[in-house]
Amino acid sequence: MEPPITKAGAILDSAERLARIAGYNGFSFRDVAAEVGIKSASVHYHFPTKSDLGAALARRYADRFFARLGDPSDLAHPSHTLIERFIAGFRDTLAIDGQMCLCGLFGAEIAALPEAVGAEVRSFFERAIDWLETAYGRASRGIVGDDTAPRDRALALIATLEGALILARTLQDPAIFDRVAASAVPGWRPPPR
Amino acid sequence: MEPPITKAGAILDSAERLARIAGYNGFSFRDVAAEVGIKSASVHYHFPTKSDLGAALARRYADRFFARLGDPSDLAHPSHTLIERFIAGFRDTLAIDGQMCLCGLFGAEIAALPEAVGAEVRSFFERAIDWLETAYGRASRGIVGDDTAPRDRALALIATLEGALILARTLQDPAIFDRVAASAVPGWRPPPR
DNA sequence: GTCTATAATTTGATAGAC
DNA sequence: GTCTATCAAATTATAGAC
Repeated sequence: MEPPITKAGAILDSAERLARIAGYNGFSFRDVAAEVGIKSASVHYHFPTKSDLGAALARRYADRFFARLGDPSDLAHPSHTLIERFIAGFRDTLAIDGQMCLCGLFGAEIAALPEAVGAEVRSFFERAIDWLETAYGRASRGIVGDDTAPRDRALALIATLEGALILARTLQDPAIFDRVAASAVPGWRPPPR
Repeated sequence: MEPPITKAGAILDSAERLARIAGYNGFSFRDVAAEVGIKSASVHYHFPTKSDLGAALARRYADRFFARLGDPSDLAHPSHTLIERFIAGFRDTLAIDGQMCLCGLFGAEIAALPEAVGAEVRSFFERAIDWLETAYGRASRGIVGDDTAPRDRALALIATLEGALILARTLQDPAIFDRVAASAVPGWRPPPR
């Protein structure tokens, strides 16, 4: 992660790291302030309420996630690499950040989130479904005999990858993510290096 | 859910319901006490610390889950029904309780849990993997061409079902669970009624 | 077993000086 | 923008009466 340019960016970086460990109710303005090196009152200046901060967290997380993925309609991306790009998005969460997907965690606690935060989390998953649906539409060389609709395949892959993060972290073995992904997507192999 | 017989049981019922909404950091002794109709000090009598309560919660959840599933080696269970029994275990969590899997949610926050709680959550997933591995070993009529190891198939199905709960709840559509399950397990159909 | 009372800390949030 | 100061409420937990 590049060093933050703005103070708001630094706050979001810190809050995201903490939220991805302990969830929405597991981090505080004081935790974030201490990490950033300011006081909690100053955090409130940038994000008036915790709901504001939580929503900004989820929105930025989603924007960054899909910016890295790129446009699935873009012909510059060979269609056969689209699915592995998507998987890599989740895999990096574990391999690089060593953390849970923010929206996966927030999604698990969705019923306890302020409405504004929940809306952003929902938006993340809707965008993910649309992205994958488009990707499956292009890479339409499905396995022979698999007549599952692209949208259902999208739902299933997203569910599997979120669950794979939970499993790999709980059992403290990142390789579990790769084994799950390989088992869910025939032909997929973990990237080298 | 049958009405609790003991006070400790009533406490666990209430705490489980709350924890499955908001996670480990999202419920308090006072919340639980208020639901049960006692004072928070009385909850401490039954469960001295929150870590004790959390661990008891996860352990009871796991015991109940696997008691309902039964022994996958038991020949009384036709092998072709084992996988759908397992799926039903997760599906009921949504269809009956309308809630997240307790250990799925706790697993997502694993790095923030007291060690004693994390150990119980880990145990839940290890038991789930063993159960499914045994089931896949018996129902060895895998799809032609699928040479995935039973243990990896187990990991993948558990991940998919946990993720399906997150997706279905976040997008507020229980049918999503069924579509994911059907897409992950060819031939599976949601139970009638 | 449950209560009252309370301790010690943390929480989200605000007022107002600089 | 950040600070000090502060608030009201909530948190986990304990002591001790009943």
